[in-house]
Amino acid sequence: MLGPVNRVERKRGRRVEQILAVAAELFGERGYDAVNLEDVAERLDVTKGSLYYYFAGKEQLATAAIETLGTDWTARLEELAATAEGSAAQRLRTLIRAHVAIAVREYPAALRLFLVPRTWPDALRARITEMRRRHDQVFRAVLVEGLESGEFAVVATASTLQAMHAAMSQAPLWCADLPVDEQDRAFDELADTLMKLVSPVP
Amino acid sequence: MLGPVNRVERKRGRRVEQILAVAAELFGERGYDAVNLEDVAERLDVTKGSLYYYFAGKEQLATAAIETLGTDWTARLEELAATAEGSAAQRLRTLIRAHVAIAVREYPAALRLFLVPRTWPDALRARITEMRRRHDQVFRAVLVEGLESGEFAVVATASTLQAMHAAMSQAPLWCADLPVDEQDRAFDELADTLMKLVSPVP
Amino acid sequence: MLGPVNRVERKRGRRVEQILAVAAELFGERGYDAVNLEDVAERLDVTKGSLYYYFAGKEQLATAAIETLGTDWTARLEELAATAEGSAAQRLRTLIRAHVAIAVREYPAALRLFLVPRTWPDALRARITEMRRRHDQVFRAVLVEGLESGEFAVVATASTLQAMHAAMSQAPLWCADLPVDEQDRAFDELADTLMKLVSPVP
Amino acid sequence: MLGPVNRVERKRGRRVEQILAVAAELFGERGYDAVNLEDVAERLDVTKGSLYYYFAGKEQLATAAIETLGTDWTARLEELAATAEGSAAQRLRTLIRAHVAIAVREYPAALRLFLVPRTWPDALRARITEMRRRHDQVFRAVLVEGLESGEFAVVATASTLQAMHAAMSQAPLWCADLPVDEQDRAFDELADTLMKLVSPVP
DNA sequence: TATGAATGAGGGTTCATTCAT
DNA sequence: CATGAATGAACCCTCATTCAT
Repeated sequence: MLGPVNRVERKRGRRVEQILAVAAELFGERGYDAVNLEDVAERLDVTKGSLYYYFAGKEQLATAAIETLGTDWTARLEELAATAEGSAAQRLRTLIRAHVAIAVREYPAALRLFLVPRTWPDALRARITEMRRRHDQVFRAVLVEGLESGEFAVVATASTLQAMHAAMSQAPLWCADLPVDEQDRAFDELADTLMKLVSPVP
Repeated sequence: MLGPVNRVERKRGRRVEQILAVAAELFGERGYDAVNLEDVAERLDVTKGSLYYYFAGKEQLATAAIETLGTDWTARLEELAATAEGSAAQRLRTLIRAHVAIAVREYPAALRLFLVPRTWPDALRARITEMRRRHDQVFRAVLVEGLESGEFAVVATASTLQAMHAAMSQAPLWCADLPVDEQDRAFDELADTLMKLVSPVP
Repeated sequence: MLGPVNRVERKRGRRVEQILAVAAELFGERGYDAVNLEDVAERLDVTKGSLYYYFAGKEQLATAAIETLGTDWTARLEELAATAEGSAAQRLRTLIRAHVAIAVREYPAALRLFLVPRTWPDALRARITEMRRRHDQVFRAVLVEGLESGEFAVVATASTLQAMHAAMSQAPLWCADLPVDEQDRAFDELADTLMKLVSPVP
Repeated sequence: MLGPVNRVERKRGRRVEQILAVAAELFGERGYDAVNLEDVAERLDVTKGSLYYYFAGKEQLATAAIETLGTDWTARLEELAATAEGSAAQRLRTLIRAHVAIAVREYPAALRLFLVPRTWPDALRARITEMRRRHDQVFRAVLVEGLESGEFAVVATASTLQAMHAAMSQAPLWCADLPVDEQDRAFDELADTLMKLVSPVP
């Protein structure tokens, strides 16, 4: 997988990235139906028609945008999981905080994504599900580790992960309008709260 | 507040209910934008225009549908909270199970409602928020009671309720396609898992 | 032309008159297109469908309404022309005043009628034109009489009548919102002004 | 206020003008309600939707069309008033003839405009009233001048101007279908007739 | 590459009309 | 006689998509 070979392709690549960034933001914010290409184009100071030079249609644009968003997000979580140190509990907490922070600050968008609503076109649903699965995987690994070492205790792995994810995904709803420092406190609080889900009971 | 007084009004009332049932289902399933009146009408074996005999427009139809759904749901939770017996823990667990069961079995719709997305028209957002607030109130009351009696321990009331609600709301995503008996098991599991959020730590 | 023969027919006749009165008012006020049968029905405390018991459709209702209005108006002008006394000038002035007063106070409606717009359905246009023709006839008779007696002098009969009619028809635009006594003064003024059109020049 | 700066803008400007011309004609002819965008589009050999590329909606299209029509018309009358020579009577007559000619030949449309009916949307009514006011102003100026110089005598300025305007506005009704040379004669006749309104009486 | 222009399908809404009761 | 209910055509408007330049 070689990168762009010449100046022209590099330029095109940069343009595509700009478009995807804008698209990711809008699709995340409003959901697939509520976004119109006119808006996407306007934010890029381009005309609607120009988008078709880079993407075959609205669906493809949305797919690519979410792919980008998802890949970045996943990569950061995986990186974090790989590099974080300390006990399983410490690492799980780190992951939760990071995930929430990304969700609230960078992709408030994501709210709609993790709901996998029937509103998204089929092609997109698959990608969204896949992204969700990979995120889940990161958390699951740490959870299992903590369970095996006896550090954690859960009722059931599945429902625990689901509850965690649900709470993290919806965080933008509660925190979006808070000032930054209060957001930080809210993240901590939520992380501590969710850690109870895995705490060994007396 | 008197009910319908004669046969004609009762009949109209029934029709309105039929329409609202269909509308609630569709709006809940797909969200406001993705629903078109054609579909609503078709499910009722009627033409689009006929809906305007009962409702002033799409927004009013959606508002009424959600209002109905919300009122019923809220009433049942409040009734349950008022009549349930046992310790705070037992009652909280009962509420959780009931809420999830309603969400999954009767209003899978509701998924989108509790997200309060910017996609809903303003008038609707207000109603949805209000409904959400009332649900929250039911759970909060039991939670506070358990805390005061020392039965529960939480990191923070707010984040605990948020996490609970998030998990319950998203339950339809995981359980919708399960056979009934497995659903029941899933509900139990989720309830047990969420109870950990309030469990006193050693 | 016999009247209604029994109680039933008389009752029907009265109902028809009520409907026509309301319809004439509305059609006159708003024009054919802007009137909807719902409004007509509502003012009569009836449902839309009921109108169809008395009239075959919107067009027929409008036609009858205008017919009624026109017949009444014409009759009064003709009556006035027949009974008024004095010189041709005095009688012309009386007609003008009466016509304007009726237009402003009873059929502000008529504004749109005398414009014979292409907006009215064909069948209606014919009636409107006919009504206009009969009104014109009343004025023309007096005008010709005054001309023959040497009392009047005009550039041309046709344009004089046209200008008169135009001014009289539009009077509701200027006078509609005036208090009654000022309206009377305005009528006098307009009549005097229009009389100049036939005044013998020095 | 600079004009279009480049070829593209000029082209767009021309297209807009074409559309406005067609729109002005139709709106004038039929009134706001009776015009549908389908018709406007069809006359331009375009589809309905295309109009929205140039105008935000029906109302805006109508507004622009009337604005254009009114501005042009007003400008010509004002120009004529400024440049015409001779006595007040000669100039008034010139204005009358010109106004009628424009009304009949170029904007038979205008019939409905000068009626300012309640049918027009509010935004449009304001523009129409304003246009009417400016036209009136042109005539009033010459009238007042003639009155001050003793050349004219009127019963009242207001009703005289109203009658004049009414007659001129309705001229298209009588003349529209005449051959050109007869139209010219009709204009002369009407002008002469209306001049009697200001003639000094013996 | 990018744009301006145009398209056509679809959605919300209105309303005259019909009809069983 | 009158009503409630339903219909279907027509209208305004939006928007993804196409395409010549």
